Amino acid sequence: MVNPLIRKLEHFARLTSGERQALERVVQTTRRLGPREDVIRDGDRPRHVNLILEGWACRYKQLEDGRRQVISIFLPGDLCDPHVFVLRKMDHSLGTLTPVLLAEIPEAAIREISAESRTLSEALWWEMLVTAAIQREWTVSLGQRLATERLGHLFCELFMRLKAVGLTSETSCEFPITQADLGDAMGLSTVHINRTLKELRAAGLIRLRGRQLTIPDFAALRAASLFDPAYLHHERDPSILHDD
Amino acid sequence: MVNPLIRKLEHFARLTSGERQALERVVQTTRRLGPREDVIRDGDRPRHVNLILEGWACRYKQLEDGRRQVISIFLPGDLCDPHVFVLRKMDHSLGTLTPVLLAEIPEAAIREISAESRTLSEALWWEMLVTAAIQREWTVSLGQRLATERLGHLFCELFMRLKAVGLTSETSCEFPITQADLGDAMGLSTVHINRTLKELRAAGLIRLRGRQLTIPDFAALRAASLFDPAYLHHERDPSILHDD
DNA sequence: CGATAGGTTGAGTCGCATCAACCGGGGTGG
DNA sequence: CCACCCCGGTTGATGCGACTCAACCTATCG
Repeated sequence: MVNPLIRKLEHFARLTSGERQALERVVQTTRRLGPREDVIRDGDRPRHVNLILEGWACRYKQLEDGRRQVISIFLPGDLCDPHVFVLRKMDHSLGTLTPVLLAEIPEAAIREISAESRTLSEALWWEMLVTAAIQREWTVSLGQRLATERLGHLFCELFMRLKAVGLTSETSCEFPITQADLGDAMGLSTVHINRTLKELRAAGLIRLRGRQLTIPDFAALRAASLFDPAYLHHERDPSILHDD
Repeated sequence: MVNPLIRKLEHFARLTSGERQALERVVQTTRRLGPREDVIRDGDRPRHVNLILEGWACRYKQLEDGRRQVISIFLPGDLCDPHVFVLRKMDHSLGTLTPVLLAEIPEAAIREISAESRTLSEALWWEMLVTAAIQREWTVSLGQRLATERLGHLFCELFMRLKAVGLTSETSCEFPITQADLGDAMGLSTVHINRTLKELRAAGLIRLRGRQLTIPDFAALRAASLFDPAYLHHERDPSILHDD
């Protein structure tokens, strides 16, 4: 298994084999979790940087009265907060959505690879800034987009992020999360997620059965969802933006 | 005028006078803008880090069809993206909400102060991570909170952030933005902002007249809005959390 | 003093929530 | 092997929160 972080970072920078090896080396301790488990909880002191190797995870926050918001979704290759150590306590939780394999990277290892190579240091910056950009785009979705646009936009985003780590076929990808989790992420009720999916299916924009998502016409979904991939900053390899 | 960034960072770290001077020195070029002007536009190449010295600004994103989302609000002492240079193009715009005085800090100056002092380097990290935490909290607001809670939460947040840079009195602060901008930030229509404000006023939770906000009973507003200030990570000086 | 930006209010509508019932499949235990 | 359960998905009925449209009010400023 190739470390998916490497695949992702190569969309930003051309890496030397030494740099690739350095990235391989950060994967020392790994940890396997089942679905719906917490990686770290709100209030805990962060101990290491988590790198998702397999499966889907998320940040989430639970309000006192039980309402739950999924704040971001992590896919293979995603680094959870390369610099959390500066903060004493987590202000949100990290949990799995599916079974997950993750690498626990010590603070020192992150510092080392940034010190070793300027390219890697910049690549880690890029990763962080893209994460922030994604968070901003979610803000836009929750604030402005209707349910159909919101879901369509999410499908576009996740498909492209999965494509960047080689986890898509021509028009399909795994889509292993429940409608309830989708609802918590999009600020919509499960029932409404279900009806919205029905609508997107009826419009021929997606197929979604079991754990498989198909986007037969990416350009159409993109147009319907006002999706503009610029915020993903695949600047070295913009070809990934076009699915032709 | 004391650089408000210094005031803010002192809530995270104890700074030496040398470190304070280093932060003073980054303010070389300044720029004055009127209200409703763009600092930098979506698609532009970022040229420097912007530090707000006076006034309120925001990030925003405009959809093709005109819908506008204010993604975050910048107050005096806020640094806009200390490391944008890694990205080639802005994926959103920065605009003023009121007249603004800002400092344009060159990339090199940021690098220098981080290199000079480990404390400052960590303090800048802290600033970045808190910005990200605020963004996540907005995601929660937009996804889960009702209009009254959403607005109440925003008032709590802004009041505390202003307090951290000395821009509040006992129970009041300047609140110079329009209901239309509030609406764009909270994902609500202007009309509904207006009615929600009326409701908060009627409940005695806020007073808002002209450009002055008063929160007579912070604890009450905090409870009504499910506001938990942990995400602001005022870890060195938690006293700021209590308004008694 | 008129123009204009921002704020306020009412009436009608719509998107999405809630509640509730039901379906289907995979896993488990008798 | 079948009965049952439970989780996730699906559908209908009804209600509420927020939107839209539209009018009007108020303060500020040239």
